[in-house]
Amino acid sequence: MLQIQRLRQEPEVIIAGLKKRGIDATQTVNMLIELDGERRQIRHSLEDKQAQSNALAKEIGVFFKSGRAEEANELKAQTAQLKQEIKELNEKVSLLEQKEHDLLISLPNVPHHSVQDGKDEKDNEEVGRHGEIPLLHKGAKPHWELASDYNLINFELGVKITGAGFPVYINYGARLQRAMINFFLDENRAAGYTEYQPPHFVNAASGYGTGQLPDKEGQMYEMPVDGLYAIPTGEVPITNIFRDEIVNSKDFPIQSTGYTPCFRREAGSYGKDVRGLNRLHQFDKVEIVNITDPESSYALLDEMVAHVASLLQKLELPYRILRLCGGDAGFTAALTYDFEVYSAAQERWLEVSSVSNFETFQANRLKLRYKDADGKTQLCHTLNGSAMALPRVLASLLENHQTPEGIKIPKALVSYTGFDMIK
RNA sequence: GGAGAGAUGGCAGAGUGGUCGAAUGCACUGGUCUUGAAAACCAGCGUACCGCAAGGUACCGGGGGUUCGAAUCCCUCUCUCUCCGCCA
Repeated sequence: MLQIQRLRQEPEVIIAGLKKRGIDATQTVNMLIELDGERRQIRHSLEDKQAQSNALAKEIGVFFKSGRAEEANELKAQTAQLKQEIKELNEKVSLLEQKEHDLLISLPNVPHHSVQDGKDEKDNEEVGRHGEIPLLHKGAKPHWELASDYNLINFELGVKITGAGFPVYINYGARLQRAMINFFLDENRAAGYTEYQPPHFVNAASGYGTGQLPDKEGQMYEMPVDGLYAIPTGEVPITNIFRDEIVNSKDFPIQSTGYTPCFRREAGSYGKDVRGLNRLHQFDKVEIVNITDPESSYALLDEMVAHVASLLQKLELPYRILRLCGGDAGFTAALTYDFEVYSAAQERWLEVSSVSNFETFQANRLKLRYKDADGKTQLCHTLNGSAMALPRVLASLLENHQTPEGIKIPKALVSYTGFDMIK
């Protein structure tokens, strides 16, 4: 959520920024500023009346104590009118606050200045590329065929147990998956991250804190009996660890990582996008979350990008880095870099990581703050990224490393898998 | 699932109708003392909004009510803990 103070101070910057997302926010911003002014004015007179009422109550108390009941009763008569006025003003203020909040929450984050204008993924900028696209042998197969040939993943079994998009990993497939989770967690830990095992269900307050609620509840599996949601990403529980906290700036950057399964309804997906491991309802992901101050958040974003890049290099996978354009960036992000690995047999790029700086957008909802050098309480900057999402890494690993003899395991993983070849 | 207890500042914990935004202790920050540290002592120390400031307003789990006045009384919701049952 954007800060209303910022809207007041630099509305034109916000309007110009949101234009990059293809949104004309002029009307909303103007309405917000107007609502805010009105609210503050009414609030002022409300507080004025409250001050009067408090003063009267105090006087009455003094009179009663000193036994001057008559004088006290005289003052009492004066309070009725005030009380009524306070009640009315209070209702007005609440109404305005509600309207203001609803409107404010509808605005997405303002893109960073480096973000380009653009409509969708076709307008994203490639800012980096690494690794050779492998020339596969004749008869090379997409991962879903490999998964079946080597009995690594059984999609039909998942359909039987649960439904489409809930695969069952078997034997080498299951072990490879487990190895990758450990590999990613260890790499993140070595880079300074503290490891967490958070809950996989969250309450509504947490969903709101990271921005999934109120708009994106359609994306999450819901358990209405208990008021809980299955997490769509580890970002939700891990970031919410710090909700309503005033953290110590000495601890910056606060680096957290955790492995969680992720659950997404993915309503409306179809076709080749959902083939095999490309898009699932349940998948595994290791997430990294960072909290820091506004001064260092973009340097930290660069570090996160470098870290994720190093993971893909160790897995010997060709990848490219995209800076998302305004129209393709997520609602809460100011700047997002996507990592895509090349999936050689499908001959397409698959998104495996998304690294974002949310600036104060999440922190404002989370009430996540720190004290600056002057002792003033300020909103933190939050950042997060996948390091990494497993299924597509697995898909590209199977496709890129397949040989006529079997599938080779990258060196960095062998100590985790305990095998160097799937035959 | 059944029965009971409770929810107060970073934490612990007082406070049952009026000068309580809230005692006290711990933690934290600054200072004195010390070669340095510890201890001791002194001072400061919640959050948000409005205001140049003085200051004002709100907040004692959430919502509502009684009252001139509510952390304190009433209603309601949520959550936590203890005991019993079940159980990895």
